[in-house]
Amino acid sequence: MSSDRTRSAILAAAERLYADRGFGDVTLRDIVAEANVNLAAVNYHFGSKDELIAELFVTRSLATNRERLNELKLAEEKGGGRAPIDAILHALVGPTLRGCLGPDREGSTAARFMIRASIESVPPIRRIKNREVDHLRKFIAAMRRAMPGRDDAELYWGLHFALAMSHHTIREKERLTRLSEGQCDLNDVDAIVNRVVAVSVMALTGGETPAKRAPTLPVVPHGRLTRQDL
Amino acid sequence: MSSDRTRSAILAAAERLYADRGFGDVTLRDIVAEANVNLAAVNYHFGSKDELIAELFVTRSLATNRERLNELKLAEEKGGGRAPIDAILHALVGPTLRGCLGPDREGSTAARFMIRASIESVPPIRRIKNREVDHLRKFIAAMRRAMPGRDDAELYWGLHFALAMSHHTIREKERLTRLSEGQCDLNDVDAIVNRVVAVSVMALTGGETPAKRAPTLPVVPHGRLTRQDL
DNA sequence: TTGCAATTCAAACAGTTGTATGAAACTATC
DNA sequence: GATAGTTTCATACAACTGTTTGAATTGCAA
Repeated sequence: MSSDRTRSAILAAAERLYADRGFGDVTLRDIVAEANVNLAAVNYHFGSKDELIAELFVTRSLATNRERLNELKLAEEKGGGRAPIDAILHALVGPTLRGCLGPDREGSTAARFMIRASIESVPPIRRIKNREVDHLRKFIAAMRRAMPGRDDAELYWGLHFALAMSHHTIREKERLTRLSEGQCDLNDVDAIVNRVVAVSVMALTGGETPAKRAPTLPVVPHGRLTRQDL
Repeated sequence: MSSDRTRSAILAAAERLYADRGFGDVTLRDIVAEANVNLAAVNYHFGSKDELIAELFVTRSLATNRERLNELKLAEEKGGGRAPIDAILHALVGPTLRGCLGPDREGSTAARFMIRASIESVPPIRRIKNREVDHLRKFIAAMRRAMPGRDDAELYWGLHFALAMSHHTIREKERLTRLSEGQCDLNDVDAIVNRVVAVSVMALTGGETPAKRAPTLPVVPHGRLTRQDL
């Protein structure tokens, strides 16, 4: 039972190192040194390096997805089962952007880790991302309710572009800052979320006006994963 | 002088293998086996594995950038030094999308390689991508001419979103196909280009109407690089 | 042909990696 | 306090990596 100390020490150290130096540069020996733990502990507790990375990523992904669905549910309840399109998109891109952007705060290690996971795509993470389809379908369903007339393909493109803008902003935030010489404020997360939502809504409607929103959820520490495949 | 045979055999084999199996899975031994060449030849001709990857990527990037600037120049000449915003964005995203999407054709190895480079970000490629800023500034300048009143930050965001949509479409084309169950046609490249341009223009103007276009340039084989740093 | 440089080759090097092993140290239960 | 199960530990393993070496071969000019 005291093994949880070792387990979480490994998880924390691994997340910190991966966040700072990327997956390619960090070895198991780096991790166990940072965690003050024996080398064999990783394989004992996680089975393999890839499973460790997967667990790290699944935990954070689950948290984001939970946030998303929560925000979506709230919006649908407020609209009597039918959320407006901008609220749906807000629920989709808000949690990710809020999680990965913004000034350093408590959960910044998790945030930086997720940015890494987005930039350096490694096999175990790619495998998990491929299972995200079911999750996204829930948003397509909500969008279908919000825009009953629309062709399904249009909805898919709209969701795709919304994710494109939010992920690309996360991936390339340094480059955009440098390119714009600081004129694009990457710290005002709410403004970015609204901007992405606004453009996505335009992509879906062909040109109208959006609205605003902005809740938050606490950062989740790493617990033990049981039967959660994302 | 006959060494060019070895050199280009290595380049071709490496591009093919990287395109098919990704950077993480392909070793120098795989490459020289595929190229029917001695192991030491890679270091002899390129210096190191990273320099080989860099040369591969620089060649393809240069081709794309040339296409982009060419299309931009054409559009500006046609408009008497001032190209319309949709033509500028078309010149920006068209070559990349055309190069990486669409049905298999002659240059599909190069295309698949560039998709890999976009998905699996490795150090030598990342280093080169960071130098792309100067190239993009030329498009910002053109956009400034096309929309004199606009705030600079708005132009940067518009360009950023245009790249976001085109790159994300390339990166996630399989996922979008699967998510939409084939309802999003990823083979009609021109339609995709127009769609990305249209949304980008809306992002920049706040909602209006775009236009159409669609030239093409030949695929460039791998020659010897001299003083081209992208 | 001779001489010289460029290229190819087989072999080995040096380092790192994730993983496995088996003994030791712990912990909790009876 | 003996026992059984879990966890830790030092160490070794085996495989693979990119790179280097120095000798052989080739191509070309004089």
